[in-house]
Amino acid sequence: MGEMDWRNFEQDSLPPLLRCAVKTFVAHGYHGTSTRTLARAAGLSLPGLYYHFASKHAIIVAIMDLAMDDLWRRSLAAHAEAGDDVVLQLGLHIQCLALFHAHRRELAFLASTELRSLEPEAQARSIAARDRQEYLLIDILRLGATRGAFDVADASQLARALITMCTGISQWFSTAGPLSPGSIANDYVRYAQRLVGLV
Amino acid sequence: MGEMDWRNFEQDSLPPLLRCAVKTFVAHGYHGTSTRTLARAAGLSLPGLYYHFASKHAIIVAIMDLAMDDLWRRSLAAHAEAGDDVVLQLGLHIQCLALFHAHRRELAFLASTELRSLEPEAQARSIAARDRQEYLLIDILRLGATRGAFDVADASQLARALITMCTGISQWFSTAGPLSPGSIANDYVRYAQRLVGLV
Amino acid sequence: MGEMDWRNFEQDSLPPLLRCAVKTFVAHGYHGTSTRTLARAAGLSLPGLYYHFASKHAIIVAIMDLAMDDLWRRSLAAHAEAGDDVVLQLGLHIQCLALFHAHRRELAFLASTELRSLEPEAQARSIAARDRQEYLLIDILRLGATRGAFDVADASQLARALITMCTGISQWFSTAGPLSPGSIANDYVRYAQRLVGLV
Amino acid sequence: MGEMDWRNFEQDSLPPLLRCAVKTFVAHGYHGTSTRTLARAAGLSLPGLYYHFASKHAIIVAIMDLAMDDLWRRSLAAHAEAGDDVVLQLGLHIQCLALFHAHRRELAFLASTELRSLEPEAQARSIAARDRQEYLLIDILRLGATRGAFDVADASQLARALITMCTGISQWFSTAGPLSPGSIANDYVRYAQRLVGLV
DNA sequence: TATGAATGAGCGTTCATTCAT
DNA sequence: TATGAATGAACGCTCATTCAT
Repeated sequence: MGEMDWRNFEQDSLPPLLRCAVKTFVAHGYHGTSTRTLARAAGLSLPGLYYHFASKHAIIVAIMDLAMDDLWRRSLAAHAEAGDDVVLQLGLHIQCLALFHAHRRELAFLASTELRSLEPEAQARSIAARDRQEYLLIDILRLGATRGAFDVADASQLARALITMCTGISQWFSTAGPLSPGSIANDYVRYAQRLVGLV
Repeated sequence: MGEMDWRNFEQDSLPPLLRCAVKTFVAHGYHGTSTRTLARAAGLSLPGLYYHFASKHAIIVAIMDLAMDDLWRRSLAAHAEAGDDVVLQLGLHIQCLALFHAHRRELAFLASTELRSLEPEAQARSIAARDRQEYLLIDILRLGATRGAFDVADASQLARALITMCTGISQWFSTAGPLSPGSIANDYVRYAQRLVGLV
Repeated sequence: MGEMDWRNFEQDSLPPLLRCAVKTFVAHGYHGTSTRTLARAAGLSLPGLYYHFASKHAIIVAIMDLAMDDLWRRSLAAHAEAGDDVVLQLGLHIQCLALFHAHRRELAFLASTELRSLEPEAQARSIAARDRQEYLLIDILRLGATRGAFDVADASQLARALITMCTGISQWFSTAGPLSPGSIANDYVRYAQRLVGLV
Repeated sequence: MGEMDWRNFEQDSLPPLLRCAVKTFVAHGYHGTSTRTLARAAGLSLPGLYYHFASKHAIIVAIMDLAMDDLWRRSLAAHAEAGDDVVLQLGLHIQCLALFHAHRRELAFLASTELRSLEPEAQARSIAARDRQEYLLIDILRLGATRGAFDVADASQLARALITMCTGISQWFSTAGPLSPGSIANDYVRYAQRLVGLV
């Protein structure tokens, strides 16, 4: 895990059934998608779907878990690469968030959108994962403030602003558009640096 | 309209049925909410609901239209108050967005969340309203850049970042929390100023 | 309740929907009957069925409760009529059981057949009602033995034999057959008297 | 066949798959048991089940046929042992029925419970077997009445009472209880003798 | 023999909506 | 205005069964 290439999004690790489900859930939402629609999208019969997953809910849970886990592992790898330099920590963290939301647009969109559709246990797990992500950024902001590198009054408020900003990418990014994930990530890193008073 | 007090959120103009509907849609989503649930939440019988609205869809449409219209009128009023000062234009615009997303938390949340649940015609209308909002901010950013007041490379990208940042408020703001809408708005104005290179 | 006419089976107190359900459940069993079949038998659409009952299970529960309650109230009335004469107590009790299983053939059949199809709570209630019935007879047998009127070694074993004997009526009785409920009941009373050593 | 030891229930002739099926059918009924449940109970995969039996229905049919055949052969052997003594004929017949319903509790329970779950052809066969059993007892009762040994008015009614009485054993008998099959059978023989006016 | 993977049909239930009153 | 009663269509899911391997 330590040697993970967190900037590499070439192979999509999702099994094909889940990839179809992601597309369909993004288009119509969890409650707006029927199991028949999911099955058709995956080229399966309805019972075929249930052979692979115990329930509709199990499908969205698998998606959420994979999404949160993927982002978390990339974030840790980025953090490790940054070493002790807090400015670099912030830069790589935002770069990681932005790349993830651009490259894994649909997955990231679901992860932030369908939290409320989960049943209690899975919801608690996903919320914990989301909070874990948030605290990673808050810690960076606080460290930078402590060291005098950042001008940050309320770290948790700013963290939320930064995170929603990046989340937004998954709402409008299109591979057909003029911007590449890399250039977007660079821009967002600069945004973040301005927000903490650098630059 | 020109003399509207865009900072005043005292009276909630929503009729009680719609207010109940907003709460329920926020909790479970449009497709996750049944008409029975809506009727029960509003203290009505099912046919009673249909006396007031032609369909479930008509309810979410009314909500979306009211939300977009309220924000739009406040935005115009803020813009008028700012006059020709582009820094003030940006400040009041962001203040207006932030106040709206804090004071009209649930309404704003629905407006950004349930776009995909609308039928084509209503969806087109809401998307147009969303874009209109976005262009208002883009124009401000471009004007500031033209005048040399702002350091903005890609105005539309930054506008989206600013807007999603503010949208985020509606996801985590709570009246029970330590922050008032006013102080949040002030903070977000400062964020915006930093993002355009002021401060 | 004390003045109930326990020999009178003229009016069937079941609402029409339940009467249809009884017939269908008798023919195919609870698990062998679909809600669509029930609805069709009752001349309703499927949601129409669910307007009156919360679930398929609620229907069988209503039937079981009505059956057990009806038999119990008749049994108490018969017991009251018998006064302190233990021979009469036995006679009227068996007469009551036999009349019930002949006149309420299908209802009685379900009550003894579908116990295992009930969910735990309802099952416990029905089992308690069945046991209550059984203990009423056991007490009569024990009283008769104590007073030297009956020659009974194992009262609870004999009670079960008597009860299953009567239960059997609901399996073969037909109003088209040559025997009337009244004559059957008389015969079964004589069976019971022989079994306790009278006659 | 004539030298069969009809009192011996030591070895259960059922193949293991059928024995598991009997247990499951008794617990949940034929329609309440899925083929998946059957396969799991037998430690087989679903296609493994279908290797041994052509269908779910074929399983219950095999069970019913074995049950009816076993009881029939024992009844004939008991009858042969009794010779021409009609009192002994009745005694051994009832002993045979009681022993069977206690020793083959579950099998006997299914035979009387799941008749309605069979498809027409198999159902007709099982009903014929049941009637054949019944006529054997009716004939004994009539013979006893003709010879003046029994005081029986309606032989077929009494036969049904006796048979359901014995059938009841399979509903409440437990090997963990205080009574042995043998003592139960003795008691039921005495019941029968009383019912025909002996003793 | 044995099983992973699949399916058409049907399950119990709920959906948004309507209508007679 | 208001509602008890109803419905066609669809929901999530499971049924008994099959087939390629």
